[in-house]
Amino acid sequence: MIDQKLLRSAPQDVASNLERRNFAFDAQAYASLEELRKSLQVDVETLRAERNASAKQIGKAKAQGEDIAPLLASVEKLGVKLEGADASLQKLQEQLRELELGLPNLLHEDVPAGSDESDNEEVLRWGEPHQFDFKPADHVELGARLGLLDFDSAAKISGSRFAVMHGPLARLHRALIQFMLDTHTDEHGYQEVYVPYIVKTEALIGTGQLPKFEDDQFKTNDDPPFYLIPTAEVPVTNLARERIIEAASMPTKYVAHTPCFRSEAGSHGRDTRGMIRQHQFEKVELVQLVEPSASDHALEELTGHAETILQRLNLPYRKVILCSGDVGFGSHKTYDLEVWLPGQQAYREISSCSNYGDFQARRMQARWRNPDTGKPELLHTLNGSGLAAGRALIAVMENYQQEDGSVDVPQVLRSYMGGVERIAVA
RNA sequence: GGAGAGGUGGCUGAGUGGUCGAAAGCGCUCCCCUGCUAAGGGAGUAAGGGUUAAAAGCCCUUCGAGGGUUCGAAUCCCUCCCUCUCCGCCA
Repeated sequence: MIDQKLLRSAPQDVASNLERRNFAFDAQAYASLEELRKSLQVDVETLRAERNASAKQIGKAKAQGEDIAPLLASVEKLGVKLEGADASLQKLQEQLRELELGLPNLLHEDVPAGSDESDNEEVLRWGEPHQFDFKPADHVELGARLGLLDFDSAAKISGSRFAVMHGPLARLHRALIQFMLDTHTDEHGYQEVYVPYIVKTEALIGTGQLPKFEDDQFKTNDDPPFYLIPTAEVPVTNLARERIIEAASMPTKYVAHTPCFRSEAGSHGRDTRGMIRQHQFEKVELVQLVEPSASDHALEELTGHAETILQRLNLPYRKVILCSGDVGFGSHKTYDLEVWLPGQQAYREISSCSNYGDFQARRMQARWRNPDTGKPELLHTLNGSGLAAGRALIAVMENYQQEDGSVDVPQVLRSYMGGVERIAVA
């Protein structure tokens, strides 16, 4: 959510910032709603103050044994008037809140202008795409040749966009996750957390997936409904919900491994082949809760932590800064890490690292106590994949493939693989 | 799933219809005292919102959530959620 004070005091500034996203914020309409809200609220509060005062008076009179009948008569109509005014105020406030929940975050000044992903700007490239002296296969073919990646069974059990992994491939997948968790906890100072995979509406509103992206979520039939998490960002960031974190425990850095569930509505026909885009995948997620002045730097640091994983795996990647037309709804600034996939001869997203500023914090009332003011203030939230495990597995398979279809195990994963150095075709 | 007890400020915990946003304690902040340390004394200390250029002040809201009764609800009634204890069941 955007600061209401800013929306009121500088609606034009907000509008022009959001225009960079191609989002049209009707400042005029907002201002007139706001004005209505203000006068209604003053009315309601005046009525309430009146009521409170007379209630107090009645109490006093009664205590002194006086006749309260005339006093009662004088407040008779107050209740009805208040009820009516309050009802319209509440309706209006709901309307305003809905509008505010639908506004995307303001963009950081660093975010380059652009309309879609083709306008994202490359920040750096790391590593050289390996030159194969044969035509590199993609992970689907490699998985088939190994006999360890099975989409047919998955389709029978669950439908499209699911996969079954067998034996050493399943273990390699797990090894990647273990390696990432260990690196982030042992070397990067993150605290590992285990969190629920099913959450309620409020949690998703807090991180910004709701109300706008309902269609992307898997939802249960319960009343009220539950949702399967689309990313660990949701339960982990919500750890700060309605809390005031002491300055001494800032920054708070969490890492969690969870499955992620996405219904991928609207993406029909995109990446239908293979394991790139699934309804269910594993991810190691980094989340930081920081004081506002530290969030710019924290984004660089967090992105670096994700990059470390790619570097240790010796996977060529590039880092791009998302342009104004491609940044996510709630993000203030985002870097994507794209890993080189020889099977596609392309860089593909494997991590997305974002600074949300106070956008999520405001939605979930996540605060810290500023030692300078002694007051609770909104903190800043960041998150990033470190990394998406399914895609990391694809990247390892394709980059470490041999001509005979076997796949070498990256050096850093061998200890997690019981010393296995190569997954060979049976 | 059954029975019972609870949900109050950063924390512990009192409060059963009015002067209660709420005793007391802990914690925290500031001051005093003590040549260090330990201890002691005093004052302050919830959040959100409105009004304001801003502040002060004033006002509104909030005692798990939502409804209801009442001139007036932390307190009475209803529904729901959550926590704890015991039993059952289960991984």
